[in-house]
Order: sequence, then structure tokens, then C-alpha cells
Amino acid sequence: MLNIFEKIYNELYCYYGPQKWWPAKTKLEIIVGAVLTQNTSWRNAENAISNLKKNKLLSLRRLLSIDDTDLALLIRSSGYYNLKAKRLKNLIIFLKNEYELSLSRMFKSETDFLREQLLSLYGFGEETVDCILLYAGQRPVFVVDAYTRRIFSRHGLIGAKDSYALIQAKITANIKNKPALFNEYHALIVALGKSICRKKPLCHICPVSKIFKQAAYEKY
DNA sequence: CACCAGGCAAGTA
DNA sequence: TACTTGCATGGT
Repeated sequence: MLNIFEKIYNELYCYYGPQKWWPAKTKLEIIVGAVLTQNTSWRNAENAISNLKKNKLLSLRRLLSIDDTDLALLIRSSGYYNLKAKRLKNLIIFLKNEYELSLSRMFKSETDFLREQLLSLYGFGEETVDCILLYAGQRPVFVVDAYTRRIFSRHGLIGAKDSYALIQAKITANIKNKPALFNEYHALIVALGKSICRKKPLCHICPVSKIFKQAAYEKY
């Protein structure tokens, strides 16, 4: 018997199909994208990334040598560009100091240790770090974002004021511990989140509405 | 015109 | 601990 989180996943997968996340080729591009899309539409982050590519800056050595102000100018379209330039530079310096400027070395670290290391960096909060661990590192870490909170709390599956860690724990406890599943699930939640209204408590076009109706009669 | 998007950190009480 | 505010562009 499937639990509610598994049912929702199946419903979303049937409705939206595979999302093929993260939409990037290299690990560095995933990490840069994770920072650039903070509280920003993917479209704007994507434009900033293509701008970096045009200037051949999507490399650790290039990013290490560029000035903060020059980098900020190039990622302008992603918003908060001064902050994000500092955040990226900060990460590159961390990589240089701790991992000889090598992502493959960094990803040899144990997950919990690496998570704490990344969380200690300026501008790297839980969602950003978990995106990096999951999508660049293929670690079984569930990414909790604004859509996850909104959709699950709206339907009573989590508390509106639950902490990031608690939401993550509640979901993780109810699905199989496979990175590919975590990957697809978060991407599907984003697909759903983009399609629904932000303010209305429930939405009629929600493709998982029948599952949520059923949920009202079950215990969790 | 207002509101929002795949957050985060610093300040305040 | 629990709110509030600054950061900023581009689409609807």
C-alpha cells in the first residue's frame, strides 16, 4: 500500500512526465544555477548563465580570477547580482582552499560533512546546499522549497510553520531512499508549483486534487 | 501599476 | 526564538 507522498509522486509523474533535472550539463553549471536562481525565476537565472558561457566564464579558474564587480555585471539578469557575485566568488575561494579547486574532490566528501561545510558558506542556505548535494552530487537529500511548503502545508500534510529539517524528515521518511526519486520528486513539485495559484488555498486545476481529496479521509 | 520568482543573512525585540 | 527588511531583475 502506497502512502500519500508516494501517491502524490505517482500522480505528478503521470501528469507531468519526467522532468530531466537539473537543466544543466556540468556540475559547476548546476552549482552556479542553484545560486543564481535563489528567489529568482529560472528564466532570469538561465539568461545569466548563458551570459557566463558566452564569456567562457563557466570554469573554476576563470571565476577565481574575475573581479566581483565584473562578475556581477555579467549575472545582472538574475537579480541580487552584487550579492550573488560575492556568493559565487566565496564558493570558488572555498573550493580552492579546501579542495584544490576541484569539484570531484569536493564530492568525495561524506554527505553530512559536505552539507555542513557548504552551509557555513555565505549565501548558501539549506535549499541551495541540498540542490547541490542532490543534483550535482547525486546524494539522497530531499530539497524543500517554497512550493513544497505551500503545496504540502496547504493540504495538511505538514505544518505551515514546520522547519526545513522537519519537512525534509517527514517527506524522506515516506519515500524510498533513492537519489533519482528525490531528484524527480522535487522537480515535479516545482512543475506543479509553477502551474498553480500562489494565493488560493486550493486549486481546481491541481492534477493531484483527487489524491488530496482522498487524503482527507486518511491518517498520516 | 502591483505582484512574483526553484533564498539568504542581518537586524530587531 | 520569531519577525522584519534588504537585496534587484524581468515577466505577467
